[in-house]
Amino acid sequence: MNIYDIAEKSGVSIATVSRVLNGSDKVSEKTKEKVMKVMTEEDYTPNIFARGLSGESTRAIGVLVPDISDNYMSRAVAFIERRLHEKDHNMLLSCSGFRAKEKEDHIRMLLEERIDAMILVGSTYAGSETLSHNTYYIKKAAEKKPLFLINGDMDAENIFCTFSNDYAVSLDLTKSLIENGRKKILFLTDSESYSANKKRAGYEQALSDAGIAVSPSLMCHIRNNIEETAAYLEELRPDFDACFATDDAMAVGVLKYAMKHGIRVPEDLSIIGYNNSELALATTPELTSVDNKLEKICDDTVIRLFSVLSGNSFVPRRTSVACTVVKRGTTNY
Amino acid sequence: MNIYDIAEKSGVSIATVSRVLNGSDKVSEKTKEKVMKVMTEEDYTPNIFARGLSGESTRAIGVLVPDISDNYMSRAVAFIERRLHEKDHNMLLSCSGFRAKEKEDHIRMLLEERIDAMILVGSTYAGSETLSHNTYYIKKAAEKKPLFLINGDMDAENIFCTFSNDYAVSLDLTKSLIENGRKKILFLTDSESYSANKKRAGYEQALSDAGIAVSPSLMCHIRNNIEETAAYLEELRPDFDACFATDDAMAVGVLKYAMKHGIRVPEDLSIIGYNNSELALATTPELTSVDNKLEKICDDTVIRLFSVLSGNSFVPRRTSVACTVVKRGTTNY
DNA sequence: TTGTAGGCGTTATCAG
DNA sequence: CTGATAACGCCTACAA
Repeated sequence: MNIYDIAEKSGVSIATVSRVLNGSDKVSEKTKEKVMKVMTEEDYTPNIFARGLSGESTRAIGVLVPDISDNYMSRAVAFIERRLHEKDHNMLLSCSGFRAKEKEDHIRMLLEERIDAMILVGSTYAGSETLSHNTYYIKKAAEKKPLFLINGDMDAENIFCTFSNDYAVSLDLTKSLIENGRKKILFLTDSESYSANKKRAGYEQALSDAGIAVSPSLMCHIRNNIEETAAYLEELRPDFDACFATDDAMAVGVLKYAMKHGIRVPEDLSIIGYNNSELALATTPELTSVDNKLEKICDDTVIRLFSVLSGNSFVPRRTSVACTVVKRGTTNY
Repeated sequence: MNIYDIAEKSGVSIATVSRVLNGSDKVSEKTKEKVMKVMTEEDYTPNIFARGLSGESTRAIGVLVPDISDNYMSRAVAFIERRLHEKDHNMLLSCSGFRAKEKEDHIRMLLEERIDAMILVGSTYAGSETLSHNTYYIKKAAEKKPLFLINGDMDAENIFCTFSNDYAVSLDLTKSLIENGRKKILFLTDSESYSANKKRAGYEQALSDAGIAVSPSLMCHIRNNIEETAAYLEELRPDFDACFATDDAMAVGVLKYAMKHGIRVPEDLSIIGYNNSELALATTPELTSVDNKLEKICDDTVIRLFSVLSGNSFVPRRTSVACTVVKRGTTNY
């Protein structure tokens, strides 16, 4: 069932059918009705490939995520999908994992699909300024289609970034812990990404501002996993009175370790997580966690995306969104 | 940059370029090399629309999910995406929500994209035998493309289903609770879906097998949310000694309620969740939960999908996968 | 207001 | 092994 069939059955030409299809106002009401009726009867849907071949827009946006089963990523994708669907766009989703080679591979595959633009979710794609060879392929991709980074920051043509102010909030909350009398603050992170680095910088700055030495033994790089974190502490047995984790699962691991050893939370140990996920509400006491305003970041990104696609050349390339700390039972400052 | 440009720069015809592109073996090694070199130099990627227009396959699979931010769904999508990518296929992801009209709308949009097949994740799409008008649009869609239901069951042409044996495992675990001396078993569910109904049926059967009356006041329909569940119990104050929840978040809500009121778990209250999500490991004690073998279900689905696409007409339409109970700290049977 | 015809970039089918 | 050419289904000047 194609445009020719519809044209024949309606007794008009394909041009007229095409006009009806695209809501042209240069069709008489009567003809339009007639054609629409046939289209409905025949359950006709235009061929997207033929359309894409002649027209420009594909009405599809590529979205790349390292791991969609991660709570943070899947929430981001949910927000993005909702906005795209509102604008009648489809989403091509790809999951790249965290390895550079795979990431590059997935980006290439997505670009082959002739998407209108691409959204990269997660700071793993941002690289860092010191490792520019890791971001070369991102800049290369941006030559073909506009790129939108969620929680990443790169200064390059055709790359648009939205990120949360992880540095400021990390600085603040570490300061609060210190003012609360905490001196041995464990810092747990699961990556070396752009946002992890900002969080670490805030943590270190707060310590040095307070004249506390930054102890390497209190800065751990582990996987963001409840059980692994608990097991890690079990082996390390660190001497600490507070913990700042860059993701909630690690913070929950710390809490479980504390409960097992009868360490009182928050009296003897303060714990702060990040991302304000459902995990933060699952524990008793509930977890204090940083809300990084994911929904706002995603909304902003999609708004700017359509702004760019509609030809606006004055779209800001970098936007920062303010995080907040949601205080719950694992802190008492 | 199109196939003509590449042909010209390589000094061959477009037919030859196309052959190289599609790995035909009827091209001399020398020609192939020459063409490949030009393609690399020019960073050429074939136009997917032109390809879709002439050829048959679109190399894209539509995946529909009610809510990608749900842990169960996002894990399913992660498993599916991995397998699809292995086979060099793309994934069009759409999130429909739970309302019939929206579901129908999203299915139509996906089909317009000329996908090769469609995967529907979650029993919300399965309807039930008694509400066949709710599944009419699904059967309609199956006339256009093969449909694959994950955790759904419908007997119709071109619809392939994979589901877990929720009835059997629910029957078993309720039986175990009864044998453990539990008599007032609270049943919590968040939907009227096909799989929820199977779970309820298993629960009721176990009770009646043991000569225990099924009490309507112990069967609650609430949202799958930690806080709402806890608040609900706070108001209801049910008299119960065990709980079987059809999703982990509700079970966690019950656990929090118990801890707040000093009810000992598992001594005075057994709790069993469903889906074996990360939440089950976040609590202390950890949650006993049903592992519904999601990865296996997804793998099976994708395998059968490619089998159908490759023209195999002897693909079984219905497959069942066995669940297991992962015993942890909230039960002691 | 409507119709005709050419083009979009592939793949596939024939001839050579 | 390689090349010419006809689909594929739609959009859009340009004509009528």
